[in-house]
This record gives sequence, structure tokens and C-alpha cells, in this order.
Amino acid sequence: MPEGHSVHRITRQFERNFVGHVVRASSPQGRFAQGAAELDGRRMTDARAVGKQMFLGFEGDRWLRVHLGMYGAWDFAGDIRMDATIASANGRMGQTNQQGTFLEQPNPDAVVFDAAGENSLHSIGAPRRTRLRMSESEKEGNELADFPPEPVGQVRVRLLTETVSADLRGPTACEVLDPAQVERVVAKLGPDPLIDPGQAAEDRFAASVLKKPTPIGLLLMDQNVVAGIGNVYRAELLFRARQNPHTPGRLVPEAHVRHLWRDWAKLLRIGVETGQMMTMDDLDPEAYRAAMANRADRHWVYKREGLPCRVCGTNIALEEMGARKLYWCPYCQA
DNA sequence: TAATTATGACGAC
DNA sequence: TCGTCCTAATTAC
Repeated sequence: MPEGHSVHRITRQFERNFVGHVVRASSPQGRFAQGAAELDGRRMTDARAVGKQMFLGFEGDRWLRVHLGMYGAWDFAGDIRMDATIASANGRMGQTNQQGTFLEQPNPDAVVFDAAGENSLHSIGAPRRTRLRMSESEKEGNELADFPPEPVGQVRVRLLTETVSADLRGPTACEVLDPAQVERVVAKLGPDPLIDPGQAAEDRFAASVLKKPTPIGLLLMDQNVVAGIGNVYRAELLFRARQNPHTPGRLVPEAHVRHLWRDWAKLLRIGVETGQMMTMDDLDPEAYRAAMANRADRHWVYKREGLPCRVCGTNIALEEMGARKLYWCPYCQA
């Protein structure tokens, strides 16, 4: 899935293109007809992300809660106001094929960001008529002939303003809530570094980890302990900390625990700015370009099982942990 | 055309 | 620990 960084980026797109506008809501697929009817015609007032969950606020104390799950995605189309960091270093969506799916093509206009995620060639502000698929990463689509476009595939919800449409497909959660219900969901989640930047959040995370017998590799994936980390960031954070994934939380040195929190905050910010799960540090410009272009060059251990560790040469191991694939270096993370 | 895979999360045992 | 749900893209045959 889209880990925490993507959800924050999608929320930005809603802030930029939907908040303040009256929204038409529908369910082309039909499975969310009732919820859509409840939202239809209301003005969107707010867009929030906490961990992997997004909450869109509407007039009349209605909130749409969306969780993309493993493969959910939002497709935006129309005259889209682009954030400077969006739709640039990413692939371009190609022509739509018979089934209505997007065929990826190389993007000749790809822009490479510097390490700070700056220097985009795209201006902020000016809307651009295009398509943009936002999931774990973003792909820009082929030119848009009609607006709004014909819904393609299983579109659970379509949100529509005068100029932009947003189609949701494949979510694991999509429901209308009242404010108290939103509060309940958020209260259950662990801290998100972008929502809770203070020391208190770090302390809360540390306290939570340090009292549990559960392996740290599972705790990082537990959204009640820390919000927004998924399988890629889990593996990479543990490697960067040279931390054995099996160590029970309460036996992990407190310095490591606090390092994990600060490193997560750092990687999350990089992810939000670049749109990529860029988890390698201190790359020279050449290596950085390669890493941005190729996901295979972007990680220390994720999806590198059987390949030599970039630090020590030991073969990267793969095992199941928490019903997910865990990649780690048995030597560096001994 | 079918099988496989995916960056989740939940509930039943 | 297992099964289940959500969907699309890719790979295998």
C-alpha cells in the first residue's frame, strides 16, 4: 500500500483542489451509493491525513474516511492544481487500453529533485489539464479529451468539482462518519510525526515500544504504536538502525527506539516531498538519480533477498513476519 | 486466459 | 495462524 507519505500527499491534492468547493459525489460502481448520496452537494471543508488514513471533512459534520489498503488508488483528472512536488519525478501514465487500465510508459519529461526535494520545474499555482493516479507513487496520464472523463473500472466514489474529478478505487475502507467517530478512530492510532512533531510523540512511541514483549519488527507495523509505517519503511528503518527485527520491544536499547522515531520522521518528510520511498542516505548526485529512477537502487534491503548487503556483502535474508515479507541483513542487524 | 503479486487490516479460531 | 476483503498490473502458460 501507499504508506504514510502517499496519504499525506493525496491529502495535499485534496486541500489544493477540493477544499472550499461544493462537491458532487457519486458511486459509479454502486457499492457506495448511500454514502455518496449523503455527501453529494456539500462543500468540502477539510482534508486530514493521520498515518495511512485520510479524512475529508464536509459541511454538516460529515467526514469521509478512506483507507487505501494494499492497492487502493485515487485518480485525479481535469484542470489540476499541482503541488510543486507532485507528478514530476514519477512515471507517466500511458494510453488507456481496452480494459481501461493505464499502460506505463517512460516519462521523457521526468524531473529529478535534489536531495531536499526542491528544484521542481513545475510551477505551483497554474492548473494543468491532465490525469494523475495517486497511490504508493504517482503516474501522470495521457491527455484528457473530455471532462469529466468516463469512469473506468471499479470506481467506488467519484468526487467532482467544476474543474477536477477524483475517482477512488480498491479502498479497504470508505465510509461516512460523524466527528465523534472520526475522533475515536484517530485516538486509537499511534503518533504520526507529521501530525505530532513534538517531543511528546517521541516519548509516547518510546514508552509504548519499551514495555512490550513483541518483536520490534512487528511493533513498527502496528498502527496503534506508530502510524503510517508499512512493509517497506519497516525493513528500511530497521536496517538503518542496524536493529535486529526479532528483538522484543522492551529489550531494544532506548537510544535505538528514539533513533527509529526520528528516522521515521525524517524518511516520512522525504517521502512526502519527493513522492518516493527514498531510504538511502548521502548518495552522490549520480547514485541519487539512479535511485530516483529505479526502485531497485532505492533501498538497503527491501526486495533484495539473496543479493549482497550494500554494507557488508552478506546475502539479504527474507522471512515472514506479521504475515508480511521481512527483508533484513543477518550480519549488520545481528 | 489464468495465476501471481502487492507498499493492509480485520475477524474467527 | 489462517482466511477474507478490496482491484489492477504483470507474468506465466
